[in-house]
Amino acid sequence: MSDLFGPSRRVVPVLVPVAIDTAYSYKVPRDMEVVPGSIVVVPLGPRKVIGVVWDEAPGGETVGDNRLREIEHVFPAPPLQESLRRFVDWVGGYYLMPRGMIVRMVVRSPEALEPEARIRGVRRAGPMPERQTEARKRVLELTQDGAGWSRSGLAASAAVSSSVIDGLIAQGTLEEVWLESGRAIDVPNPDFAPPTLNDEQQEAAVALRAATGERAFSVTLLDGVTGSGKTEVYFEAVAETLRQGRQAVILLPEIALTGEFLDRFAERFGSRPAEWHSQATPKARAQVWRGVTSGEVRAVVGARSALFLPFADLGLIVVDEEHDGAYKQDDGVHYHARDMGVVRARLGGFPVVLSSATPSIESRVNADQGRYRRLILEKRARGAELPDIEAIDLRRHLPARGKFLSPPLVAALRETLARGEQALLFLNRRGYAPLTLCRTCGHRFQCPECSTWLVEHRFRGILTCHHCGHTVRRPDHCPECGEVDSLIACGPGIERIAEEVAEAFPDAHRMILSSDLPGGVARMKEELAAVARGEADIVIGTQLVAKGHNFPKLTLVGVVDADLGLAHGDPRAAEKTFQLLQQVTGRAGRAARPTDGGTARPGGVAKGLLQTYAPTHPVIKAIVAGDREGFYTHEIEERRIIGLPPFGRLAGIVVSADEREPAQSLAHALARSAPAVERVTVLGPTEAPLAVIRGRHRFRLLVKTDRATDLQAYLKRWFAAAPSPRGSERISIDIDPQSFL
DNA sequence: TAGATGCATAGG
DNA sequence: CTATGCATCTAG
Repeated sequence: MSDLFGPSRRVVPVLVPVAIDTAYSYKVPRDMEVVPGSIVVVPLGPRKVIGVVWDEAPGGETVGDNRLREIEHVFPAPPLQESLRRFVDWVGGYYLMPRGMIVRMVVRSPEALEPEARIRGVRRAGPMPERQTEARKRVLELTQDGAGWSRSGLAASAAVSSSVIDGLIAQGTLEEVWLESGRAIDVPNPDFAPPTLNDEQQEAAVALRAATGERAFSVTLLDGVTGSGKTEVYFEAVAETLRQGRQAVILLPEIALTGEFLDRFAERFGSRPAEWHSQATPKARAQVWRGVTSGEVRAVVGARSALFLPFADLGLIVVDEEHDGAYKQDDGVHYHARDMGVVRARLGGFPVVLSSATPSIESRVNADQGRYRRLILEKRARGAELPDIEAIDLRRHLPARGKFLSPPLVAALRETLARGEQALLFLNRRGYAPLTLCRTCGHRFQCPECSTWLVEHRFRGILTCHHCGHTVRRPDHCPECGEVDSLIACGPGIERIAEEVAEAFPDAHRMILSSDLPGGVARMKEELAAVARGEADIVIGTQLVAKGHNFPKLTLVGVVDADLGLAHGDPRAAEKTFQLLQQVTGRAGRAARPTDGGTARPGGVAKGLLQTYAPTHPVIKAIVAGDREGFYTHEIEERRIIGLPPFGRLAGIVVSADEREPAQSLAHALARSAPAVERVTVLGPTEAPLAVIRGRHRFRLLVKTDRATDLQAYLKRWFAAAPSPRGSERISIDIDPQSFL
């Protein structure tokens, strides 16, 4: 019992995948070998769970020897590495989450833990059969070279029934063998198709290759305008990592829609990367998981959860579109994948690349303060010009009564259509109208659960709450005063814009793109591809059109309401709006060159038009002037002065939806006394349905500080001194990476 | 977190 | 008396 982890150790700590922070003690059976990181099956209460042997002596109170139970099984998978175990500890501590929940994210693919099931197959073994038939001949021909075949594969290829194969086995002509299933794993080739880079890209690529060559922790912010060719540049870091024989992971905010990205990877490296996201089948996941642990899978492209894969030899993390809010996980374990990517790289001692055309303020500040290296790409790589952007002052160019497109925007649409080019109208609001009211009695349709208006979806004939999903049929009379035909729609959603476009341009081919498109992801992919092929004249879309898709024929982007999102109390409202407007206007002319099938006007540039009531707002001004630096300088200074993230201090409180007493007073108490509360969100009824309906209250607290440890200590004390209302203690902290660099 | 337990209420 | 719904407890 002397050596802590030697084979003689008979009791080991095991982290179990439930909401428990301390490792539990388990006895190791006499004939079993475990080391820290071993993935095991242990009994836990009435059930059996997958756990991981941990390092430290079990924390908390120890338990009597008589209560110790035995490890039941050790999986043959490689043990989790030290750096991954420290990562689990770190994430748990940082987000105040039990480590069991973090380890759960690592061992979430139980199929992958046993060696891959092998397939029963056959191979040519012995003499020719006594009787030849046509069917047997075909089988013999195919198996001539002695290679193994699966039974079903051979039967199908030879167009025979499986009884023919059975017959040949009985004869001794074929023998049964076990085949390794699964396709061979593609190995990406770093030198498959080296890109041609412009000077700027070349310089950045050299810097990234150097950073990768150091084989040490570093963070590089790759900050390049839309279309500047950031992907090709960071692919060079990936190539360098592959040359080192190490693994690379590229995180993308929304993997489901990014088939295009996989193609680009394949063009550069000669094979598609492994994919990791929630939509993958269990079998595919198992295959990737195994390949990642064995080291055979060399490159993974994945959603945020890919960060928790047990890589055998991870050498690089790339976080593409690092500013994207989708990197935040907001249920279960709360974490920010960009920040945790930086942490994992630091613990593993390798570089991380954060890439964006509109970096988060946090990352920009980290770069400015010298914690991150910053590489800048200012030119569009393919010669296409950045779009020319103008604001349309809605106070001077009023849309017609009941309409939402101003005369200058309509005129620009007309010109674009006349040239046979494509236009995009962007409005970040789904449905037909955000508010419906009765013109007789003033009744407004409100969600009974949340405090929000119900959004009309006219195509579907419903009113629905975008917050909780509560839905009612659209009535033809007012539920309050009973008046018929008295309901009026207020404000625009994309359906209403589409209707307006249909009236103004009846012959144009319109297409609506929004995330609630019936038909799901598959349909969406198809529609996006159709737009890319130029099959629509006018695209009317929400948020999702802003993200990374190439629309070669697009030369006009009209933003219907550029002020949307600037008004509400989110401390990041200006930043988010800037990013969104920059990304969406950047779609125009992105690939407007003949070789891409682009149709940029000879001598002309693509155009972006922003309808706004606030043309002098700093965000709008920066977008119009193409003054990225101006925006960052202004926003960083603003935040520094009033103490918004990433500069810590109190940044505001939002109590949303459910304003019941206990949670609300708790929120206010925290707001008064916590040193760095960004906002407190009291979850609405659907987010915590039972809790609220039954009078239990849950809340989530999002705090921001540059001193994580102080805050955690504070919160722990706070909760100890003032116990929260029953059932309400889910806490998530959202702090900047600067606190741990 | 999830399963087991225990209590309260509804229905026959 | 059983069935059901929900809150509470606990795991090595």
